[in-house]
Amino acid sequence: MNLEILLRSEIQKTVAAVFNQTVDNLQVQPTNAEFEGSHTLVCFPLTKISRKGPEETAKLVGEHLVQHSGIVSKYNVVKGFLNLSLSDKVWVDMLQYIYAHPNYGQLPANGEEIMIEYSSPNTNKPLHLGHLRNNFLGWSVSEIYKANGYNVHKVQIINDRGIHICKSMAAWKLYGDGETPASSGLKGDKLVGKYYVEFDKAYKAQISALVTKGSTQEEAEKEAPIMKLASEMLRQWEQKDPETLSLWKTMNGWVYDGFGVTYKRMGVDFEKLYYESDTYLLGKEEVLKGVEKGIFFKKEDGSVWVDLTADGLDQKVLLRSDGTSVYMTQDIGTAILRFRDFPKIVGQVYTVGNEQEYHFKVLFLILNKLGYDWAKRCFHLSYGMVDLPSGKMKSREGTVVDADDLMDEMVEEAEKQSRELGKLDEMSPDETKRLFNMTGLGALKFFLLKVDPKKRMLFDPNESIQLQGFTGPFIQYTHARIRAIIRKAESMNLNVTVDDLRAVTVLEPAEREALQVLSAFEGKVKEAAKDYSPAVIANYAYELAKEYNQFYQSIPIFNESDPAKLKFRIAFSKSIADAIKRSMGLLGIEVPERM
RNA sequence: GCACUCGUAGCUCAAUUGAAUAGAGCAUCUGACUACGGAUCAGAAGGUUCGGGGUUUGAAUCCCUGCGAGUGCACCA
Repeated sequence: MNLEILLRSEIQKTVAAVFNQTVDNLQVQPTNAEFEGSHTLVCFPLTKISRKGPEETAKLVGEHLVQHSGIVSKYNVVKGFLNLSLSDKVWVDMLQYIYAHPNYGQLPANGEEIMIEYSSPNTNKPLHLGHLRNNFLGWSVSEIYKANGYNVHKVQIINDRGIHICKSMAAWKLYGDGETPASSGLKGDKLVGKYYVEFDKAYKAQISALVTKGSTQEEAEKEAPIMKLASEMLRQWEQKDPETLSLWKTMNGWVYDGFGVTYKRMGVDFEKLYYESDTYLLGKEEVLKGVEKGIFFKKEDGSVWVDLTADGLDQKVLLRSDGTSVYMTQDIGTAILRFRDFPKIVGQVYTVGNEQEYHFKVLFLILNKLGYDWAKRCFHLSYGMVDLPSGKMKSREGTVVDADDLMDEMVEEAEKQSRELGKLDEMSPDETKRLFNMTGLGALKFFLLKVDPKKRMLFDPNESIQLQGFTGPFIQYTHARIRAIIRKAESMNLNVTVDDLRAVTVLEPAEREALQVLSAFEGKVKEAAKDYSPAVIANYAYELAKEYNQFYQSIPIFNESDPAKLKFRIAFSKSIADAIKRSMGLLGIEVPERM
């Protein structure tokens, strides 16, 4: 049940009846607070077919709607804007429907499948703040698509191949002294990351030593022994040298274990993992086929290129002169493999930072040239960098904020705040621990998701955890308060059935307003999917919480003497709590019963 | 240098994709607790939407231009 769709169809009928013409694009929007009504039809575009002034046009439509639609009770016209009030019966029906469907906001299955890739980190460094935005975004967009009725496949590509992992391996071999996660007590990804840093330190030291001995900078970069070792290991890896492969497997295994712990904490998961070491060969095959078909071309040195100058881009290398593959080659292979594995998917979403926009533009063009028509349905969900208040965070400059550390800090801060306010008396230690995790992570997720993904953003940890304002904890708190009210109603044996709601015929303005917000959920779920933007949902969850607070302040629920109205308000409270819970769920945020 | 993205209140973000007087939160100021969770609510103040042109009934939004910030332009991933 969707009020807007219902209203649109009524307006469509009216326009057809009054002006003898049909219009596809009706502009229906929420009415501004200063005017009476809930929905507004913008009538300027209609003047073309009505051949009358905007006000006259609006008046004709409004009058006809009140007379014939059965759902519009009143209208007023301001300039070209037709403000419509729906009858209270419509709102009561709406609440009945929502109250009967605790899963309100979930659209019926549409039989379509979609694949969403996210996370996809390098295996040589631990996860950082940027990965948090990526993971929360990808996971949330997946949930939003599920809510739209899609069957969603969550995947990631693991960058397990290449010189970067060999650097960690080389450093570990030289200085590791057999250290393992078990022996050091370090998380696997942290341990491997440590040796990646070790490599860099040793490499730089060796370069400057060679330079003081008289080498040029360039020579030194090539001749540094540790770099030679890493390159040698890469060669051995490609030749499937057993010892190198075994070390590679071991160290990658450590990283995966470490990442696994972090993913679990973040609350994200994957249906299937793709590994570059498995897909780059397929990519290579496809590129060679493309050469035969004349889609790509070979230079004299043997390297393979694609010419995109006709598309306004430049030429791009696909295979090196020694025949080995590059990043693009692997991504071609991965994309094709995924459509083979999941032939029914209607498209693929890549959650990757905006610094790779050019790469994906090229990738989709190439796939298109290779004749894959699904290339049109691949989408790069591009997101901006996350800055911190204390200067900017850039992974290349080493001032990264570690994901595990940040999550720890958020939970600690949540605990500190909660204890200061001291309402935890009745909770067991287990419950409080769960609560702190909920609010700490909720604060983090909400703050990272409330901003339009495309935009670069500033993460303020202190602001994010506040219980006031546009934050996760504020919404969680509001939910807990509503649940307290419902518990009280239950203790008074006030159980409300759907039929009880029919008894109410006249609503308070505050109730109408709040029902209007509540009824917008389905529309928001659709909008969020269309824009690939959890921010739409975050804004909506906040709106629900705020609306309830206002309602609560203006209408004391238990002071009501009319039992029908009392029941109505309790049902309404419960429906709002459910909607908050569900919308926050789409962001991967749990809401507590009490806090 | 070329390409792409962005620039909105002191700060962090919105604006249903071209509509009404550009909205929220934080911070600041003023009010409301004998109550069901006041961790709330009501109100005030805060804007030349970076500058300048243009398109039209109408522009933060579209086009041109200047300034500022960021990112990308490897036989790296």
